Amino acid sequence: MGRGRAPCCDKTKVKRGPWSPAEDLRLMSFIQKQGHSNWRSLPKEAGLLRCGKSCRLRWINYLRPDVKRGNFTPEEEETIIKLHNSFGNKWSKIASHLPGRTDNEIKNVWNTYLKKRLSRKTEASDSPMDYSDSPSSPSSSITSNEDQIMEMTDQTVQEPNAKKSNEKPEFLKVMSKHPSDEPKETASYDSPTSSYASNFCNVSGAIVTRPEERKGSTTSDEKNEIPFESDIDFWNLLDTLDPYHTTNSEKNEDENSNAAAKLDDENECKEWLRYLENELGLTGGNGSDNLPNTEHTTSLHQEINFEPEVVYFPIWPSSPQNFGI
DNA sequence: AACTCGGTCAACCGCGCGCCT
DNA sequence: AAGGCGCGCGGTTGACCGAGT
Repeated sequence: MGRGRAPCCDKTKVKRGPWSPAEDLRLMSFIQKQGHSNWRSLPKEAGLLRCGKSCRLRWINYLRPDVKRGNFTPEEEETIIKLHNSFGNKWSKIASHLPGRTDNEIKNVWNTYLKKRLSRKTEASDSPMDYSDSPSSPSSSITSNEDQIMEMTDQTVQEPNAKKSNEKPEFLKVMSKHPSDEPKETASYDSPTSSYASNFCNVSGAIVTRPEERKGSTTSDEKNEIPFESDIDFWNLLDTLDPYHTTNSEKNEDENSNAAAKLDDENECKEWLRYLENELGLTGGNGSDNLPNTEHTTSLHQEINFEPEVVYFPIWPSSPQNFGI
């Protein structure tokens, strides 16, 4: 009877898997400006080839400004244990009692070690609370001065994916990289695992600290200024960023700006795009069978006017390491 | 140095609830 | 009233990484 709503996203035409830097930026930018009243329509409006569900998950679990990254403190762990006693596997309910923590994160922590720790504890019930294998206790110790300082510092957020990223994020440079800029680094984008995102996605302006919590030590150079601006102009700027031009401008800044070189680069970019269009059959000829969404993406491209690299590189062609992350 | 194994965690999948038509 | 869909939630998967051999 009821006509119901329009069908959900066509799953054959949406990208799946790890999010690229460009996608993250686009999603963040869009939500900062437009909010997320409708997840289903959001991907299209934002120019993302993603399912709305995927966008929602990405935002809630990772990109949200208030999401608290990093290790759980012993206090938080205690809270989780108590709440789990009360609510069971109601992760969202537990998460609501832990500001900044997501249900997914809590679920992971519970399944990966809290559960084990508890079972061990019940086996040896006479032993005191043991945090020796807690993620919040790198190298089996939570008493490191730096760690304690970090846990006590509101403006400091610990980065759980430290093992996947070693350098200071340069989130604007992420957008600026062009495939042709790094021809030698064409390795598949095999390990995004969002480490780049976690490096810049605590957009509250806090300093993200990467404590190398499990193995390494924490050093001051691992603190990263997050280039976040709450000013909507910043997000407008992001939206208008042409990565290629950004590359050029940055490059030119670094190299004391050479107009001729810039022109060359732009031409190179255009050539690159033309090459890709030809390769992918996007230029007039028959579309590639391997690209079922070609028609969709091109029309979408025209419709919402989003940058071609997002279409051509739904998976960013360079690995996060290539961005100096 | 090469390989295996286990831990971690982001992302996907599927289901249920409640709203919409 | 009934069917369809969006959203949120919990369970599961698979890739990555470091430690151990």
